[in-house]
Amino acid sequence: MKQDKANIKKEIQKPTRSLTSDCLDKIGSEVMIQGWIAKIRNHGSLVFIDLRDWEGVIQLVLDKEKTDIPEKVGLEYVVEVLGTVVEREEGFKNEKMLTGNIEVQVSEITVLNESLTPPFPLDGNGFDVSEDIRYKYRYLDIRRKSVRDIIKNRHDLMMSTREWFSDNGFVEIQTPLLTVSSPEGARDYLVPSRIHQGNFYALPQAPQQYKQLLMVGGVDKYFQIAPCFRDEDPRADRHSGEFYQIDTECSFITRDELFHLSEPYFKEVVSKLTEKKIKQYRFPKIKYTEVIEKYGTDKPDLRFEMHLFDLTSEFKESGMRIFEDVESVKAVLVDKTFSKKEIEELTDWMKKEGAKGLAVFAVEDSSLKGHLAEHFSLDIQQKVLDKAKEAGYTVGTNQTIFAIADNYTNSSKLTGLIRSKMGDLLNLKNSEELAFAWIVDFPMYEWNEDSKKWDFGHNPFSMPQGGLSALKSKLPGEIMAEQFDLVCNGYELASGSIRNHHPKTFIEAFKVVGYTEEETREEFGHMISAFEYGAPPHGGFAVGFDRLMMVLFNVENIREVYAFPKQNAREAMTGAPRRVEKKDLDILGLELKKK
RNA sequence: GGAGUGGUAGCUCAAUUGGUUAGAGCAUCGCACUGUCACUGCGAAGGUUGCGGGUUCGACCCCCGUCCAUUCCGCCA
Repeated sequence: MKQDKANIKKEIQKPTRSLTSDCLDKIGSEVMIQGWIAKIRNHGSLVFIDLRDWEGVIQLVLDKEKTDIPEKVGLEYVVEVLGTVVEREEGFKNEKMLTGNIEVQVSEITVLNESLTPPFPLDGNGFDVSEDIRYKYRYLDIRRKSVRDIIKNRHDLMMSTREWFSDNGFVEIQTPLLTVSSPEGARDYLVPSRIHQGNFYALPQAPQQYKQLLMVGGVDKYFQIAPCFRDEDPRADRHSGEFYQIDTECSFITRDELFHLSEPYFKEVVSKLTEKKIKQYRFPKIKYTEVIEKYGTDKPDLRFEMHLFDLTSEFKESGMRIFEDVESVKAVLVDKTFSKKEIEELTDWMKKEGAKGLAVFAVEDSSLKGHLAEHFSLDIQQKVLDKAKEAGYTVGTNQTIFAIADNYTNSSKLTGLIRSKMGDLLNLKNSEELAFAWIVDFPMYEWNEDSKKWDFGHNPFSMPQGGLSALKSKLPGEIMAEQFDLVCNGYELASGSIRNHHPKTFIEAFKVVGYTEEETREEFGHMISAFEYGAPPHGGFAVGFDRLMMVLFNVENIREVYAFPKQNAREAMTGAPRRVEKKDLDILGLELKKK
């Protein structure tokens, strides 16, 4: 009885829980802290423990003569500690720790839960442990600081995004996740309907159609941090299966008004969440044709110049047989010399990417050198150097010109790849800088050589520039779309357009890619019907939320920005997707094909 | 669907031209240690070399098949 009273008294007097970071303000105070054992340094009768919680790490000091140390205690054990926060003596401080000037003199330590030995170390950024293992035990991996920081950053970006859009008159509206399959685009994830057997929902690839219908419904400005699902193979910047968009749409708006309205959002999150500098604000607008011409890609890294320049006529005039009939030669000039071996490696790499070869000139004392240069007359050599100067290069010495001869598409694309690699090699990609740009005037249609027909270049819901009359009077290849991308540091961050909101223009736009009016009405009846009841002009864009995370926080692989990433269409921890029982299929009226 | 790279101890890696009993660091376990913070010292344990087959006197190594991961191409309105 007496004992119970003593315990109750003790329980009452026990301080409430402090986080490790709170201890900074509690020097001299009694504290109770709870967390995981991150490290044990045992010196016999003196034991140091690094205790970890959500906020960080703090050093505990256990003196065997003053404190009972539990017999069984190991890494990742969960403990509760009573003790006094003290300032460390001079010489015992650790500048590498946030709490390195203080420590907790422990009077009592209690094990709240034991732990198996962790399968991999939880310090560092984890990049030295294979992803398979990390993701299988993701709940442990999340305990490491680098992962915790990304999770906190993601929360901050979500909060800042909602705050900015809300403050600027946007309303967040949730759209259905169980919806209809869309006819073009990526493969859908299908969900069988139990009640309507034989029918399937599709998970949305984007809330595109719903957000446009919201505009018809009179919503002025919509946004949503929207989950999207596409059944496509992953890439380093494309998450497997599911990802998030900051989806937006505004009515009664023009393209340039959209740019003007949204640029401050990016400025806000960059300055609020990072130390990075925006290279050019307001963001430059570059035409699609120009960006291909200058950078060889529609998502250029604009942190450095190194423009592509054209050497088609110079190569043709060189007299070399192999360049006689070449359609296009594109080149870059690099401030670096390369060994024979390096050139061979670059050539192999280019061939792997589909090049027929790699042309190389050395530039020394403002003139061309090397095997290839010998085939070019001095006059043509001078023209080559002049072209480089026109493209903004300073021609000097210890430089190299790489050129690719092919059709225009390939020479641009391949030289663009060289440009990007050289940007890495010469350290031209400043990680503290963000070079945003709008890419505008995309072609509305692209010729598909395989199916011998025109396809939509980007978004089929975009308004063709010039509207109905352009569709009727121009060749498909000449029509530009009211379509744009936002690029940053070599990533496509957002994509959007002013929409095709006139029923007749809508039907006409689909005719070009082979839909009859009846077929278009069948697929998009709800869209066309809606447009027939006074659809306002409208447009918007969607920001790849996860890619924005990568760009803001220097994350190289998109899987790292999710709490629970998927590898190649599989989640290592739960094992999803998994088989289901026959009875579950029976309920849905489904049967698996025999293999 | 295609191409490249990788899979060896719990983790990260090594193992020469195909040749002894497949090694090391970290982690783990035991002992010692009162100022460490990548603690230190001594000792121990730890292996179906992804899986299946083949060649060989002999295979981590060579060949065939297969699985997994990853990067890229295709694909991504």
